[in-house]
Amino acid sequence: MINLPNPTEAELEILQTLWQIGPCSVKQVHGLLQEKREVGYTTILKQLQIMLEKKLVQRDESARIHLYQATISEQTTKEKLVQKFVINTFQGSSHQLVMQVLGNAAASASELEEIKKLISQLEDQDSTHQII
Amino acid sequence: MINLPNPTEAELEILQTLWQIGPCSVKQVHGLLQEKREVGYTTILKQLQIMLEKKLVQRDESARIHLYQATISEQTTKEKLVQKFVINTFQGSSHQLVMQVLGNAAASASELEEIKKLISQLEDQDSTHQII
DNA sequence: ATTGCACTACGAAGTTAATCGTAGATAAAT
DNA sequence: ATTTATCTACGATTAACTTCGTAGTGCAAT
Repeated sequence: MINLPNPTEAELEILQTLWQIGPCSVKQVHGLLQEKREVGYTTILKQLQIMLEKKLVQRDESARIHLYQATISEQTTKEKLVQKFVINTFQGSSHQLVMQVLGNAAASASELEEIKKLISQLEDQDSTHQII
Repeated sequence: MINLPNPTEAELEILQTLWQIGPCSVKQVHGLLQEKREVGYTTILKQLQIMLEKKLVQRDESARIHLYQATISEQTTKEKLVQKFVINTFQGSSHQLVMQVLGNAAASASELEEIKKLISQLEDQDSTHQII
């Protein structure tokens, strides 16, 4: 419930794998990340220990091989990161961000469909509930 | 043409004001930022000097009061920052980012209209030009 | 000419992040 | 029982960022 710090870049990379595969050992995390880039085993270990201090993860120490898992949810973590990014880069205008991304990254027809559907849903909501 | 480093957070804050008001003195930048948060004059000066080394800005030294201006465009800078953010946070899926932002930040009806219009334009483009 | 003000240059300190090496401990294998 | 392999703990290093103080320089005002 208390507010944990946002994860750093390296921490986020680790969290992504924890979210993906659930509770796992240092070795497993290292194995997956190693596929993407060269990184030392103890680097990951140390990061996980730091993340433990920050309470970004918790671990099961009952066995010799400790098992780590994320304590923060993927959804809310990304929401916070997006929020911060929008403030820094677009002075808080998430609308600007969306326009930028859509105009820039070529999206597939099905993706555009999906977005349109979401917009329709949003428009159908009671307008008194709209904030901005 | 060569590739300059992405601006840091503090640097981006300064760039935003340079983009906004064009070539200006340290004093002007400091004045505007001061309205948002407490920050020392020499802090801004030093940052601008560092940004000059990095070639993120250039300056006119003809007068005693140096005038700074951004060397990188607002548009392409933000594009790069978004790209990096999408890779870090959404593993490259800008579509996911858009869905997140739309689902989260309440957008006004007119904003949703604008986005829908953009999507229509995108859909009307020759489909052979679509990348993803 | 002297004093004072405004601006620039530069160094330095404090933080945080990221990385890895070494040492110690435990279990497994011989 | 030794040796070997596997994990964890921890310190140390390096680099980047951010911030600001002090000193110096030159213009302006008296």
